[in-house]
Parts: sequence; C-alpha cells; structure tokens
Amino acid sequence: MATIKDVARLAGVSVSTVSRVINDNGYVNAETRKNVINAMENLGFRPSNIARGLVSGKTYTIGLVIPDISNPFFPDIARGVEDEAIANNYNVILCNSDWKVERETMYLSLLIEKRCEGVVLVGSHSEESDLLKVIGKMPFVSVDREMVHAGHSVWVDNEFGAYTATKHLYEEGYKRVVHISGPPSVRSANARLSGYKKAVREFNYHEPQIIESDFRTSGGYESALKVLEQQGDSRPDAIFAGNDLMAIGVIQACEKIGIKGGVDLGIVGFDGIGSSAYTSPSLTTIFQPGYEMGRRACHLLLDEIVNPGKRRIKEVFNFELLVRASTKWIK
Amino acid sequence: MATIKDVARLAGVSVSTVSRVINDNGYVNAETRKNVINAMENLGFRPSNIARGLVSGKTYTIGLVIPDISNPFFPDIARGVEDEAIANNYNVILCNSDWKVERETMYLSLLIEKRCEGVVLVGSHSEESDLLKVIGKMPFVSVDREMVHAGHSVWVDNEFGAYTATKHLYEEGYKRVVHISGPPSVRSANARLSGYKKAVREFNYHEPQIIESDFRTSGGYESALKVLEQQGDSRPDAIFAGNDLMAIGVIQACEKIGIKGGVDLGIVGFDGIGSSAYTSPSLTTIFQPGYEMGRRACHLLLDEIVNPGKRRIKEVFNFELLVRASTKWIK
DNA sequence: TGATAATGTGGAAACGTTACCACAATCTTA
DNA sequence: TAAGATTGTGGTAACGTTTCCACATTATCA
Repeated sequence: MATIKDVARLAGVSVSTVSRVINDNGYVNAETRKNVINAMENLGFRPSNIARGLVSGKTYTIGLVIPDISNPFFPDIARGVEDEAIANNYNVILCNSDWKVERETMYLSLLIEKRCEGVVLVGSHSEESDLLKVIGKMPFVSVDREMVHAGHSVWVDNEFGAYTATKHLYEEGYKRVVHISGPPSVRSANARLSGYKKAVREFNYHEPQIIESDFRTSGGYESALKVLEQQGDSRPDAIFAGNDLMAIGVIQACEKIGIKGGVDLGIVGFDGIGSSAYTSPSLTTIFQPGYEMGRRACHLLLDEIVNPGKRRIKEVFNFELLVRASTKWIK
Repeated sequence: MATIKDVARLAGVSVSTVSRVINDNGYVNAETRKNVINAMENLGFRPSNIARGLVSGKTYTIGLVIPDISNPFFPDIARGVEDEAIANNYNVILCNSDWKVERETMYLSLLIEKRCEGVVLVGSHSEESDLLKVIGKMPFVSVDREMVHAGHSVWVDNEFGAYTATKHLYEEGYKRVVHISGPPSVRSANARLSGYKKAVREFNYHEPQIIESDFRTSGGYESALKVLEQQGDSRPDAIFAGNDLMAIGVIQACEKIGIKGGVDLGIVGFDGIGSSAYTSPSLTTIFQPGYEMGRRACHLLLDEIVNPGKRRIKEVFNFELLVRASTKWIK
C-alpha cells in the first residue's frame, strides 16, 4: 500500500506538501496540487487513518456493546447508534456480550486498547463499580439501564411500563394476572417484575404469581404450559410476559392446548418488536423507541467526546402501550 | 493515558524491557517482570493497538457492510460474522448501506483508510467492476451474491429456492400463483423472480404474473390488495412473495379483506426470518441459514487474510422449504 | 524603495509501539 | 579454564502521518 512518501517521491515534492494537499490546509501552488493529486491517483494512495490517529489521538471509532444483535429488540438500537455515528464521521465496532459479564469486560478492554473514543453500552450486566474500573476514563452512554455514578444514561421506565401493562389487563377485566419474568440477573427484568407486583397489590384481586424464565420464546412457551395446566380458581386468565419473545411463546402455548389468546387468556408483552404486530392474536405490548434511544445515546456520546466532563445526562424515554387483539375479550 | 515510556520510567527499566513483558517474549528477570507489571497496574496502562498496528501492519479489524441491520434477515448473518471474528481476536465494524451504491462505496473507502484487514459484503449492490476498483487489494467475502472475478462468495441458490417455493404451491393444489417481487436492482430479487418464472412455465397453468414491490411489509400489503381486488378466473389463489416481510404484508392484506390465508390464498415467503413462525397463519417459507453463512463467510475471510491469494472459494448453502399453515388448504 | 505580508516549500520531531542489534554477566561443558 | 551458550537489559530505527518551524520568493503598500 502506497504511503505518503511514495506520493511525495512520485510528485517530486516533500512529504509536507503532500500532507497539505491531503488535508487542504496551508499554501499549495495550484500546479503542485495537481501533480500531487495525480500521483495519489496513480498509486491508489489512501491515507492511513491509523497513522493519523497516532498523531492526532483521534480514531473516529466508538464501540457498541449489546447483548445480542440477533435478538429482535436490539437491531433497532444498533441502527440508531450507527446512523448517528456515521452522520458524524464515526464508525461503530459491534460487540455481542450475550449478557455475560466476562464478555462485556473482555470487549471493553479490547475497545480501550483499540483507542475507541467511547462506547454505547446496552443492557449492561456488570456491577457498576466493576464496570467503571475497566472502562476507566473512556466516555460512555448506558442504554436501558441507569448508571448511578458516571456516564450518561438513556432508558425507559421499565417498572412503570410493567405497571401500566398489568394495570391494562385488570382494566380490560382480567382478574388473575401471572407474570413470566426474565432472568433476575438482568436489571430490566427485575424492574418489570416490581412494576407487576405494584399493580397486583394495588388492585388486590390476588397474590402476585411469578414464574421465572429466560426472555426466550421457548422459555415463555414452557412457562405458559406450566401456568395453564392449573385448574380451578387459581388458574390465571391473563399473562404479562417480561418481553415480547416470551409473550410469543405464550401464544404458541395457547395454540398448543387449544385456548384462545385474548379471549380465554389475556397476554401482554414488552418491547414492541416488529413481529409483535403479526402474531395471532396480535400482541398487546409496551413499545420502547429503540431506534430513537440508540440514536440519542450515540449523540450524547459524541457530544461528550467533543466536550467532555461538563455534566451527566439522564433521559427517560416514554414507552407506549400498544393495545392489540391479545387483550380483547371479543374479536 | 499512560504510555510504555511512563511504565518504563516508573519501573526503572527500558522501554524494550516493558515491551518484552507485555508481549511475553525474550528474556526478562522474574523480579523485573514483577516490577513492570506493578508499574503497569499503578498507571492503568493499556497498550495502544493503534501504535502496534502501525508497526505490525495488523489491526485485527474487519468490516461488515450489510444493507440494514434492522431488517430481520440480517442480524443473524451479523451475529455469525461477529462470533467467528471474536473467536479469532478480530473486531467487526458495522456498516449499514441501505442498499445504496454510494453508501457502500463510502463505507468501503472508510474501511480501507482505517486499514481494516478485510470486509464481509452482504447483498452488495454495486457493479462488480466498480466494486473491485474501490475495494482494491483488500480481501473480501461476498454473502448472498456470487462475485465473478474476485473474492470468495457464499450464497443460497435464490433461483432454485424460488422455483421450489412456487412448485410447492402448485403441488399443494393451488392453480394460479402471483409473484410479488423485490426491487429489480437487488440481485437476489431477480434470481427469485426467474425461479418463479421457471416453475410457472413448467406447470403451465397460466402466464407469469408479477407485481414489483420493495421487500417491505407495507409493500407486500399494498401489492396483495391490488392482486386480490381482481375478480373472476384471473384472480390468483396463491402468492409467492419475494421475502418474508412482504409475505407478512400479504397476510395482513388477507385479514383486511376477510380472506383466509392458507385456505383461500396460499402464501409462501423467502428467508425464514424468526417471526415467520409466529404469524397467523404461520408462514411457509424458504429458510436461509443466515448465521451459518455469516460465520462461514468470516471464516473464509480470516483464512484469506492469513493465507492470501491461494484460491477463490464459492459456497452455495442449502435452503430449506419450511412447510407451514399458509400453504395448507385445511386448518 | 524598503518594510511587511502573503505565498510556497521542505526538514524534522513527535505520536506509541516493536524488532533488531549490541553488550554484559552468568552458567555449562569438555 | 577457556570457549560457547544462556540470560538479561538497553538503545534506536522504523511504521505513516501531522505539525511546527525555517527559509525563500513574490506581492502589497505607505
């Protein structure tokens, strides 16, 4: 790969002059500039951003640490982050942490060594103090989790969302709502759990009933089967699933045992993933504006990079209760 | 950020010695090593991979240029690429091209300037010759499109898949199959179109009937409405949609006008995205092994990086016809 | 017309590493 | 006990840029 020296030699000028042409600063004679540009084209010269980065200290790269890009809640966030990044000439390194603390740590270390200028951390799983230790002075924005001591944060009020979801079920006339929760190690899962409890206590038709699961369709399916095999008064007439994937599992379970979703069993999910609109019955859910959150998080990050340490920003995005067929007695 | 010099100074040794400790090569006295490690920890030292990259010429970074990560067919591919990359200590820069040639070109240029060691190009859209011009000598693997003159390629036989899908409809007893095609600028869309035509001609019940659309749910919805408003003999009893997203739109259109998917109208999609299993009726589709293709593509790329220029590999992955409720007269 | 400003160019240090070479001290071994 | 191997350490060029300084030449203006 041709270097700036090769270009200089071919154009018969000094390295400094070539640099001036590349960066379009300082004085360069029109004729000289033409020669240099010619030389660059002939050699297929591309400036090395890594050499540039070494002198400027800027890499124009940020990291995106996200649990799992193939989980349908996350691609929207990723797209938002990337759109905002490229609009500002930054690139994004994609890291799938699989909700594992060690992977998160490993990626963060790598990103630091690569001299990423910052990182968007989605659904981080680590203890905040541990996190801050590895992340050091690298700017970061947390999505889907509030950080207490550092960084900016952007999230949706999971507890209030879950409360709203559960309340909606009672208001639609369902009397006994079970919650299929996500893994307790995931913060948002816990917040949703406590939102559920709050609503249950408020309406006070029954005790909270919780089945712990794993945020996956299969987990939702199996949990629902377990719930629905109960007979008599204790059998619930509605399920609030900790996320849409599990809610889809609940729908599948209904089909399996011949129960009509919506009619015989109210179902609410969480996240508002695209496919929640296409299930049968279509899924009532709490929609989170993933794209906007991603985009905003990246914006805050780039802002922090340019203008560091001024303040810490926390933004709570509004969710939206999308009422669909899975919570309608009739249809 | 502390440098190797700071560490050397604090540990009272030379830069060379610190380098030896970092890379664990050459002779270092046990005592000295301990001091150096202490110094590194005290300073929170992290070696700069960008400085390393400058001398070694290696960045351990590859690019992933993909049309749109928030389109449900692509996250699996991305995950496959990233998994394989990180298993080999490589990072992945995510680039959303939105099927636009200029964006593809822009990203490729950026990746070259960042000295990425290679790129996985998904569903590339550019003329091959133009592509090769910008990509220069950077190793690459094309996914979902066969490259004729350079690079490795990994894809599924779209034409044969479409043929299989259409044939399946006739074999199930549908007599008149319309195709809602993807944008003609997308190669796989064209291949699917010609697979459809082939099957139509073979069975010869009717002329090919094609509606051009855009690979989006809304496009599928509108196209289906147009198709279904025809009355009489020319009204089709089945639709083969160019991808699952559009097929979902077809299902929505059925619901809208009170037609039973599967019974009154056979529907087949393409891709096998996760949510195709959860629609109502569940969607018959041609499944593409996205994760495996991504993983394999990345493997080929890393292989090429380590051991360049030996040969060109083309791999055609098998698709799978997933027969579900949308092509069953009864149920 | 002389002083100052504008224009044009090159040389070299610096960025943070690694890799090579040189040198010295200590250990083996015949 | 001398020759060679092993162990341990430091100095420095090189990687590909940018930036600063120095120097020349030409233009401007009072």
